[in-house]
Amino acid sequence: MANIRLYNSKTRAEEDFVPLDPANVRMYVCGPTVYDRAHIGNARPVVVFDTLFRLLRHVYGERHVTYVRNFTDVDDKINAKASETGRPIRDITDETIRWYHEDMDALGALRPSQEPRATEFIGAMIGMIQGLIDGGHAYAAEGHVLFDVRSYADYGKLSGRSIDDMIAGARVEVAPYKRDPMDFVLWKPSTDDLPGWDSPWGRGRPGWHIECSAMSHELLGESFDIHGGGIDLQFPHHENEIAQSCCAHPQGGFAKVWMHNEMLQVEGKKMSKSLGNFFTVRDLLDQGYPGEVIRFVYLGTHYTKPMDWTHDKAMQAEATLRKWRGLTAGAGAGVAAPEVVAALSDDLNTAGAIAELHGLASRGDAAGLLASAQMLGLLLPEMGAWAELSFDLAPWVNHLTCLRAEAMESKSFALVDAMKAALTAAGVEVRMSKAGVELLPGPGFDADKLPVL
RNA sequence: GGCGGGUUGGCGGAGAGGUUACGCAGCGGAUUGCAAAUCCGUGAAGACCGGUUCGAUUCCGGUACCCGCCUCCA
Repeated sequence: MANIRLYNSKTRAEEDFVPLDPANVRMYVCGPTVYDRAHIGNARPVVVFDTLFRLLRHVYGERHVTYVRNFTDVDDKINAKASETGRPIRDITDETIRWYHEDMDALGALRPSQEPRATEFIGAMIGMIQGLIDGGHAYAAEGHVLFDVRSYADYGKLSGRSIDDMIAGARVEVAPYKRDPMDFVLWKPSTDDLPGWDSPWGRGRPGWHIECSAMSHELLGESFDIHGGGIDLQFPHHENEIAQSCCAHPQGGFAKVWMHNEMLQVEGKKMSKSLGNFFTVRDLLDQGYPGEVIRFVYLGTHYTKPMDWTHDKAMQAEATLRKWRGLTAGAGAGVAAPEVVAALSDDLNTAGAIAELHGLASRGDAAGLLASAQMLGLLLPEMGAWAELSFDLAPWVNHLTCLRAEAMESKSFALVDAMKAALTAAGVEVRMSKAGVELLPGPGFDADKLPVL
């Protein structure tokens, strides 16, 4: 069995991955707040942890891995959108979830084993909050329930900060009902126009962090193997999750390994609406970047490093995938190459794994390449439509073949060269050899620009 | 102010204390009517200053610069 090593943010060290139960490896990843299309930064953890999911399934067996990723469908951004548009909240969240599935499917991400919605676990959250109050870790005040950070000695351990340092940074909301400025909301009151649920503290709604603690507990238990998400969630979200879960279930270990992916940039700059470089996954798909190409670009950078999305990378990725698809066409998937599994097992070294794929390709091992690439979620049959020969170029092949035969006789190649130039201008790759003429639609293929015969 | 990350050849991007990363681009050759594709070959690196070591791009310390988080955020 491959020895998987993972960098654990909690211990700040790379560790051998030893599952609590090899028959049921459990992973929880923080999912999206469903109020709008996922942007390309949102997609990075999806691809990263999908790749880990695939590796775990490969190593422990498909039926022995449970992957939970939540939908946050109660949130003030959703409420804001509902009041702006006048649409019911459930319409907005259902539609956004549908979009999310479409977009992430396009990136070749497997659906997690379970995708709980926060609103389906309100009861579990209320129970957990009550338990925290009973245990002396939380208190009710003015319709709110707050977590008492001073009651948890290890608060700040994950993100490497002390409560006092954070207060010195002083950008926390100082509310009169808080015992400590760092105390965070577990439950907050709802006015009549906002979604709310009855609770011991009145009608209200949960704070942001409690849902992940409650849902991971319900679905994975009080101890599980891996918890993932973006590095920006490390504080405060994950810190707060740990505090809640460990105080509510002190006998459990909560998540053993914490994994955080770094952020994404666009053409060297932080993605932001004001810079005009803000893209949703749907934007890129609509611009013609195939999902498989996007995925390949993502996998080219190790997940712990900032990743830069550039058009140039996408072009290279497309060329490579086109080449590999050609190489593996008609081949049956063999066995995933051990070097590829080893690279992935080394803290998910996807860039190293891709280098190994290049090696398999250059050795002409189509079966190994196909199986190995598929372990990375690449070269899957359902993702290959973009690379299919979607247009029948046979008439142009015949025409060019004839022109060429005549030119060989007359030694005058002007017509052949003109035809070739016209085809190239339409994005067709022209290959002529002794064996004959071959025409392949290239990256910029445009059937409308084909020369008229 | 606090915490964390980064700096590798023209570009992207990995591993390893000493031996070729890899891809793209470049260059030379084979091939081609010319090209393309393909194949063969090839040059090119480790921000800066110290330290440890027989030997460091790889370990340690410092400097500079860049970035992220500390507020909703993947």
